[in-house]
Amino acid sequence: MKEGPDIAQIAALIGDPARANMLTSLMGGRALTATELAAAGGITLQTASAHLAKLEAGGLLSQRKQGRHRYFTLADDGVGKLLESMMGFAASRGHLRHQPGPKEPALRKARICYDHLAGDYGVRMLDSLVSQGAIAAIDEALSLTNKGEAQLKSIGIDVGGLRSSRRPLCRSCLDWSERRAHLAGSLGKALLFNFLEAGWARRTANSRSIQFTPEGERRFMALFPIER
Amino acid sequence: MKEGPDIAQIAALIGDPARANMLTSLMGGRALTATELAAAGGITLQTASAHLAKLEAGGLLSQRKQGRHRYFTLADDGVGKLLESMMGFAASRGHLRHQPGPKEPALRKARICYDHLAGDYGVRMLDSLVSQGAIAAIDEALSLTNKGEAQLKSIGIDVGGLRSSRRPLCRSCLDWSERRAHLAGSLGKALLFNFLEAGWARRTANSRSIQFTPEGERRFMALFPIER
DNA sequence: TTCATACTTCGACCGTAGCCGAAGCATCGT
DNA sequence: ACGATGCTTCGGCTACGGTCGAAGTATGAA
Repeated sequence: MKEGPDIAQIAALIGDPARANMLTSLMGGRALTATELAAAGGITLQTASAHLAKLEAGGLLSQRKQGRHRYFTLADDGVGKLLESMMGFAASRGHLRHQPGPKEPALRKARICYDHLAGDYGVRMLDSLVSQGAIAAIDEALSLTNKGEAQLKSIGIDVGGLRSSRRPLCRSCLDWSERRAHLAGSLGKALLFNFLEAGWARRTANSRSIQFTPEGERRFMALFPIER
Repeated sequence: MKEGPDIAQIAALIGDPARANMLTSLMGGRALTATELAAAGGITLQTASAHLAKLEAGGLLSQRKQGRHRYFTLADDGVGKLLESMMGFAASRGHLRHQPGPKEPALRKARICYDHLAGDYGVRMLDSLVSQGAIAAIDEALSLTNKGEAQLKSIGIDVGGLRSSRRPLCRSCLDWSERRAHLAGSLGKALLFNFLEAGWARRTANSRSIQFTPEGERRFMALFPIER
């Protein structure tokens, strides 16, 4: 047994699916709360708490307390680099998450990304909102325009209420399947919930995929046209 | 849950201590048999067999059958790169193997590296053999000279017998504690066994460290002087 | 052929780690 | 002061993966 750095320890830390998901969701560089990370990992808050404690003890995460929230970030960019190199490696071996079953095309088309719409449809929605002038995009930062606010109110979204929450209204979120941004933030969440409540689409059990009804699909396409 | 490469899968693969030890022992680039890897991992052959199958299925290892041996190597240098970056990362967090107990200095001084002498003593031995002209070193390749062969026969080493084995006579092996090469190969093994049989030193239980007797130490130093 | 070596497969055991419900702190809003 | 929200701790359950003994297969040696 040679002496040396203990790669098994950190590898084991990353090797748990829930922890890996939490870590990758932090790769955007954005600080996330324990609750958000629990959702990202697909586990309950208690379990996430234990995982986060381990990750922090292992030097992968750092946290800062802010009010009653606990924001976690990757400890430094060395962690990001490592994760990135591991992702590259994994991709090179064809190790993709969730064995490519029949559901995969559906996932690429439309899926829930924590609490908002991702996939082909998510990307289209943001593209359309931007090209309609409803959302202004400056690099990665998104903001709702007056025109956009009026438009969204007209379809029954309580923009004022969303603004008063601590969560940012608009966020861009890069999704892996499209390599392009889609709309997150409380507005992204509200829009998805709007679709679900209106019966345009529904979640499928045990999956992140979103199934649009034919009618819902028609309406969605009409509401978010793409100029060509 | 974002889609993407499954880093958890490969991390879990590396995250088992036995597997990590086997992988790191393969980082020298040299092919090792299943039995050797089992020793490196500190586990029985059956267990190692299962681990090796998993590592191969995961694309980390490749094997080639040769007679009744099965030689394993890292699948490609991408694996080596990944392991190296993980080791660098682990070291940067201070994750060292085997919590630095009282045995650590002894390990640095003299220890067994699978079947030959490593540590301070191992490095000294090779340095001395080279400076005496007993072993010729061309880069990493080592070969026994005629002078060296005679010298070793005189202390009771059956060089002819060693030559007939399939295993290379001389190998250099880089050890972590010294960052310098020591002598491995069947000759390295034979020398260590010679020391043990002569009572110059003995293995300690449950450790890789080698304890020299005062007499053994004196003889060792005389046999392998260092010019200054 | 027969024996020895190298390795795999099978089967069973067991410990650890992940998981969640419930309860406990802590902080904020009112 | 009170309840709501965010998070941690505790306790107990469970399952998965690592482990080895024993037996089976393959290859080489005598």
